[in-house]
Amino acid sequence: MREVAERAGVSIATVSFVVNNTKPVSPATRERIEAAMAELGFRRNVVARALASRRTRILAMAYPALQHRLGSTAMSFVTSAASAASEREYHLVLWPVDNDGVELTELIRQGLVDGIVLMEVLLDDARVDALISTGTPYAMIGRTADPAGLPYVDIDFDATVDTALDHLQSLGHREIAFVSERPPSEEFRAYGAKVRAEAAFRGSCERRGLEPIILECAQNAAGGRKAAGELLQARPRTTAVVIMNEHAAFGVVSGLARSGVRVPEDVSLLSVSTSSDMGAMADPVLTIMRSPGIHLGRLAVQLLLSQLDGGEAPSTRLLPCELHQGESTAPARVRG
Amino acid sequence: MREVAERAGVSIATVSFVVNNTKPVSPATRERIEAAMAELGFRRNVVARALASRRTRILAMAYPALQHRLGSTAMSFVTSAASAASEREYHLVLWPVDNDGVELTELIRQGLVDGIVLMEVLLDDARVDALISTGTPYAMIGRTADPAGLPYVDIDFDATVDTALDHLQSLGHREIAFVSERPPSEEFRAYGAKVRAEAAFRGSCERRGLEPIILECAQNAAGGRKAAGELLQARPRTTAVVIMNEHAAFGVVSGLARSGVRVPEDVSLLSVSTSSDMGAMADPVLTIMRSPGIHLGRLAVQLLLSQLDGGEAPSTRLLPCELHQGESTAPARVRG
DNA sequence: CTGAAAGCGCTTACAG
DNA sequence: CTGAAAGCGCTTACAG
Repeated sequence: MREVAERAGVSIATVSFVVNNTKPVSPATRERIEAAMAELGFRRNVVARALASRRTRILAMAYPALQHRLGSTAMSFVTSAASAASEREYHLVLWPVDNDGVELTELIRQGLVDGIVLMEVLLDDARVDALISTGTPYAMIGRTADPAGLPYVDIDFDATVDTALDHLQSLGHREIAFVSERPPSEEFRAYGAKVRAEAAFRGSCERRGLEPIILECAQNAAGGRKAAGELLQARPRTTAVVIMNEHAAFGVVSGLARSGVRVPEDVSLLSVSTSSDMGAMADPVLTIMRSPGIHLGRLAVQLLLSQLDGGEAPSTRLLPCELHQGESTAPARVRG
Repeated sequence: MREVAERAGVSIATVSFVVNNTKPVSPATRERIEAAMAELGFRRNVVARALASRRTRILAMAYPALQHRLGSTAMSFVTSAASAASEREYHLVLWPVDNDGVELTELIRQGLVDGIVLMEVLLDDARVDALISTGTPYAMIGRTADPAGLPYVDIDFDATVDTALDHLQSLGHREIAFVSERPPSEEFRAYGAKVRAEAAFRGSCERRGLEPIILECAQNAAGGRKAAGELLQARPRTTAVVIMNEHAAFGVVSGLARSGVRVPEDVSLLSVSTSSDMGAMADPVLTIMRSPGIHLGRLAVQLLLSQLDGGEAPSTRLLPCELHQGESTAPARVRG
């Protein structure tokens, strides 16, 4: 920057003004400075800028990588958040942290990031406490038990489950099961998405006069197979399954097949909060409700930056998953 | 840090020495300083340290997110690299960059990162040129056409393919096909992993007196289904398939099934360079050769840090995938 | 073993 | 519209 200033015959302050566009500079001076920058191939050192301005323009997306697998569905949150950040001249990096808030506190106090986007929020989340007590700007994707007043965006599970049941009921299904994730550890029992989706399913069934049944299974094909077996045992008349456990969905299909139950001829399967990519991997291609990750990642960054730079906070907080018809749902058939 | 120094009655220089353990400090002084740090909850500001030391201790893992999907297999490189970095007190962040080297050059010149780990290397890769011409420390996972003298680690495709063919031949298979990825765009035709794996297959077949056939398909289930159809058309006597295209593997199974060909009874399927997670999603569970991502991520970071901090460079550069028997390979059966 | 001081490359009141 | 100067919070020769 000093070199640029010398070459353009101005002070480094003036160079800084044009680089950041922070103060009016006469067109002539600006032109000389820009020419000098181009000739020298100048890039401002972001570390020095960060120290002087006390802003690093780095946002961390805190992801509990050890506890959650980062599949294509989760990645859509990350990539959309990253591109939203980049439009506002921020960097967004994916930062693996533990759930207990210790690593997150470390990260914050190092002064490397200006704000945090939090994923996979628990109903009672130590990381949120850490964020609040340190006064760190943040935005959640997901929410705690009582998120009133907190900055969050999330999937609208009530609307999502309602749409799912509308779809299945319109196909004539009345015996509908819900399969969710078995928490990998005890603390995950209070994983917000799971709890809210199950509650939404119970509520929606009640309003419709349906008898809800909810199963849990591990997040892999073996879990899905096992769940399929349990379901046929517990509710042999089931004609449709809503599953919010994308890694187990394949297993449900093959588990049913092993008992001679075909999808969708005998049982319809609707995979909720997932991606088209995941749905397309299965055979039959799954009917899915696509996670609004692309939008929520962006909204979360907007929400965070509204605190950092004072823009306006987005008014939308909740977004439903969207139905995409595949081959795994079909009209109900009366079964023995 | 000034506060800590005051409280301990020393200069900030001395505090710095104990924080970084860079110079001998008397036990008594050290104790006072550590006490003061604990009381004040001191964390050194990494931005200031970076500016003063001209080292940010941040490593970027450059990933062409737009061109490659970041599945669980690729994530194993990232997480192992991140933990290796963390052991040496570096941060590793995942940085999406284009293949053309422009974004990477930008990133480098901002001075935010000390070094780069490059993934998904092309045979002729503009990013490598950018790295070399700017003198940036880096390590490749994968390699260019002529990587002699360049810092890389990679999968040993020759050994991997040989093991795959050993496995299948020992089961009596002699008509073996190879399915690889169809490049999403023209520039990816020269994607190193694909080219090397195909060449290894051809070479190994030749040495064994087998007639190689190689198909390409898109990286999804539909692609796999299509490839299965094409294969049955082109080589109906095929009894085994080696596939290096994990997202299409499910599709091959179901594509074969649609033509009445069962896996593994009629055709064996071996999915190469993938993860157990992916293999377990299929039914039957796939026999796989597991990507050595966990080791290569770590080796890449060691290789990079040997340039940065002068440790010793790892001598291992190439690692094969490891065979894990699943349910998708079985003895060959003579077919019509 | 410890300290005073320069300096990392910028930003930002403040003055003009 | 432009500049001189302080300062961001550390590290690191250098001197003692």
